[in-house]
Amino acid sequence: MDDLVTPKQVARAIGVSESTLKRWCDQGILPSIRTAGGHRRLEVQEVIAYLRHSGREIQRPDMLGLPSNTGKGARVISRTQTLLVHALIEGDEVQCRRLVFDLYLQDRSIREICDDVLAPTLDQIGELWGCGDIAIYQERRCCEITQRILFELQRTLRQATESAPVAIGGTLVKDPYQIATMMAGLILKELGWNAESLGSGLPVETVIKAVVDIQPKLVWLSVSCIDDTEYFIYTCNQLHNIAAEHRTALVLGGCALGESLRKQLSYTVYCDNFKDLANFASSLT
Amino acid sequence: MDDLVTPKQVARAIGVSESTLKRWCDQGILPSIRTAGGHRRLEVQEVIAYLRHSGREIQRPDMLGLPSNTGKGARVISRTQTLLVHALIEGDEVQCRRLVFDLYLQDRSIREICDDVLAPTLDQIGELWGCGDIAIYQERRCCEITQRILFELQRTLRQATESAPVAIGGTLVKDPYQIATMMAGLILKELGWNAESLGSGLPVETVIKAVVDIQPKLVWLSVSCIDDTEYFIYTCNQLHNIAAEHRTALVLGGCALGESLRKQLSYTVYCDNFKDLANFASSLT
DNA sequence: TTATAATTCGTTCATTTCGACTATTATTGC
DNA sequence: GCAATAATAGTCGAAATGAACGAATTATAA
Repeated sequence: MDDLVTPKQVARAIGVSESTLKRWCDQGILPSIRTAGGHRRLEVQEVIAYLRHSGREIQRPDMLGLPSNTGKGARVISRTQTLLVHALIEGDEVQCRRLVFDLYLQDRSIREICDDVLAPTLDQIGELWGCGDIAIYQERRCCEITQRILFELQRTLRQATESAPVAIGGTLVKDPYQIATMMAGLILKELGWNAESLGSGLPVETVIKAVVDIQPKLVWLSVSCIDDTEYFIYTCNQLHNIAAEHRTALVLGGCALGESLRKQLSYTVYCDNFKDLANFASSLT
Repeated sequence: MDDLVTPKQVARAIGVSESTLKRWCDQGILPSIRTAGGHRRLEVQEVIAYLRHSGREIQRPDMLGLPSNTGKGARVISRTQTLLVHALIEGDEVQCRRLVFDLYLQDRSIREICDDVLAPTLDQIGELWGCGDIAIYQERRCCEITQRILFELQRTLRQATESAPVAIGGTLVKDPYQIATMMAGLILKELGWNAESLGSGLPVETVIKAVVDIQPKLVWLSVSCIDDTEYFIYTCNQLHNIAAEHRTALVLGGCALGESLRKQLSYTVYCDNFKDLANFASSLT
């Protein structure tokens, strides 16, 4: 649940002396709790948060359960993408995690990582797949690994407060790509939302029902492909009407929503990328 | 009311060693009572009181991940299952995690948790969905939550050694249920295998290619539904031949594989449940 | 009920952490 | 450059923690 680590582990991980770490704890720079005997214990999430905003390089990531070799050498976005494509195709999950966490620990937001690294990387892999340069199982494995990395990133976020605004979302029928909707949920969580993806392959009707039941402040749809365009337009507009009744914002995203199609749709906002989503979500709070 | 828990459970729940916990009991920090034979037992209330006092989780005490279902018999399993169905449908992820981790704190193996709790629970939810008693989004949300819990469980496992036997698997086209294949991978990982699910919706051809490329010791297929039976039989048998050439065991599982169909298939072993899988995998090492 | 496996007991011992203190290094202002 | 200040690193005995052990107890199943 909440993994606690000892001062020694943290000191090694950050690369400072235990004395310094103790002082930081006492000054509140790094929040810590005490055991019954008075020993300090730190939450991994807090340590990661400190590492991110302090700009320090992590020395011993293994001490915090992070992929080893993380933090060694500054990575640039473009270089990471090249390496990541290769590592994903090879199925080298450890290397993939390392590359992503390098960026994350350098204070890149999850939003940035998704927009600037993961999305283009997966696009590239999708193209390779389309050209037949890689096997199907490799493409699927890439998605699996990416999912696991996204899940790891989610674990580093603090749990949403009770008062956090609620958001739900997912993909529609015949749309198996879970990654985009997972990213959307993750990015909203990063912004402090109580966001939850309902999964993929949802009929629009059940999304409507979910909006009525849960009454979220925001509902997102990631649309990569559409089964029946006419029907989609009809139900999507219906969803927007009902969402409006409940003061729920309808956010659409995805490559299947071309300009001509969007003209026939009503929605609160369309997002080309996750930056748009983040900006819009922030405007609601 | 007097839910008594063992020192081991409490130690795992609050993250200290058993030695320390015993000392705290003896010092009166954590009040404990003794059995006739002198073994310590703690009241759940007291542990919650301690946790709140130590400032670790100021959240609701009933959500602290402490064993609420004590005992080891089949009763606990069925009660957990009942509660879990409800919590999953309600989308109460915290409660779901707590229920599953209660079992984990009682030293149940992941295999047992999957076989005896999660699988029947999801079956039950599937039935409710089939009857229209719950909305589609609720059913999908159940799967999402279960997936995240499985991820959490996976984190508790140590990484496989270099010399560990390799296993791959997945589901076939038109078979979107990822959970079973995820469980299979997880259970093999628990046994020390270097197992990796390639994901869902794999054409058999690419599984064959993966077997040739990766040369695993075991490949599993979770088959919930079959698109084209004739074609499936042909390619599945082809897969078995190629697997045999590479000394790879072909493990089949899933509800779509009825007896009559199995007679036309060649494979190494068919598994009705994860216990079968675990037993067979153990026999290979 | 009895046999067997699993857990817990109490204890010892090595390691870690505590708090308070001093020494060293880095930063700032003049 | 130099002094003043702040931050970091190291030292010490006392206390807390975690791992290991055989013996005793409990749980589980025949």
